Amino acid sequence: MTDNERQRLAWSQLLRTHAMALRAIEGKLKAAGQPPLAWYDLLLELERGGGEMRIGDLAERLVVERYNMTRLLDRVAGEGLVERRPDPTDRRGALAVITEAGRAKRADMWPHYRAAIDSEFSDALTGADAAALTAALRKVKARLAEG
Amino acid sequence: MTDNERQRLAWSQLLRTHAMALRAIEGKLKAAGQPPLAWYDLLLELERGGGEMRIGDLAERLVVERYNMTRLLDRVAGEGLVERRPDPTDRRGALAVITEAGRAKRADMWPHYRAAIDSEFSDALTGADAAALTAALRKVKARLAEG
DNA sequence: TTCTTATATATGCAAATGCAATCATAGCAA
DNA sequence: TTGCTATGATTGCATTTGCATATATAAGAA
Repeated sequence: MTDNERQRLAWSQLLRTHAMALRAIEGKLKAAGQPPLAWYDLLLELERGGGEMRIGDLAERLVVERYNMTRLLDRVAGEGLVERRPDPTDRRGALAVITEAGRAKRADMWPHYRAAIDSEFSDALTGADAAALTAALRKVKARLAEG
Repeated sequence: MTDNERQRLAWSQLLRTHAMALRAIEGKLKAAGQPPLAWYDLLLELERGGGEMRIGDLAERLVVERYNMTRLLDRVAGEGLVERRPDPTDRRGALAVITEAGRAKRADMWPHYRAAIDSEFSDALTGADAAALTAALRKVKARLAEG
């Protein structure tokens, strides 16, 4: 097999494995009565960003289109988990701010999400596998981020 | 870092890298006036399956929900790239059959898709990276396929 | 300042997806 | 055979996403 073939095979595996794992994990979250993955990612990113972040920055971090981030925030704010606040440094902008309820919700979700990741994904891999996976994916991500 | 942390980090990288790469590659296909990736995958899978395949089998292979495969086939058949045929061995079932136009379309798409994969994904990886990626993803897929 | 262009967010409408049926046929047990 | 349950495919309806545009503000040029 040539390197080109190896690389394209990796891409194909990435597509399929992503789809299968996501289906399994979202399914477990839903079965446990939890919100979708995107909500967790959003809340976690906000916590990591000190509780608030600009909408466009959030979208970029989470690799979601801006207009979809607008609407994801609409939904999550509808449950009181985040609030919008005008950005004092740029009147065009808006900050998404996590609420106390949002922090609590993320904490609630974590055990379910962790269990799902572990059983559907982590348990299939050794630590070395995981490290190799991360290293390779980082290279791709780095290239795409410049691109 | 513990193994658990390594594994969860790999999951997180998988999610983000998948989203970025898919966005870039779909964008290039669209810019080249080509249909979405899902059409390519569908046509390729049909060619590999000898030109025809049961709808449910196709859905399973491509990791798409059945009802979404029904509708993907509606769209692709609307362009004359596949046809539906009753399954002679099971009157509930239907076969998706690739047409000559479908084979031609897949061949047309390939150079664009290949260029996109190569520049957005493959070029970031050595052959060894790609092999390691594939090996790790296969393990995950194998677990998900039983589970 | 005024004009032009760029950026940040939001929105109307179309297309795609998810969910919960529905319909037809298979397969198997009584 | 009849009846019951399972399977394959589809469809109506709600939700989500993508695309094109709109609105407000910023930033820089004339």
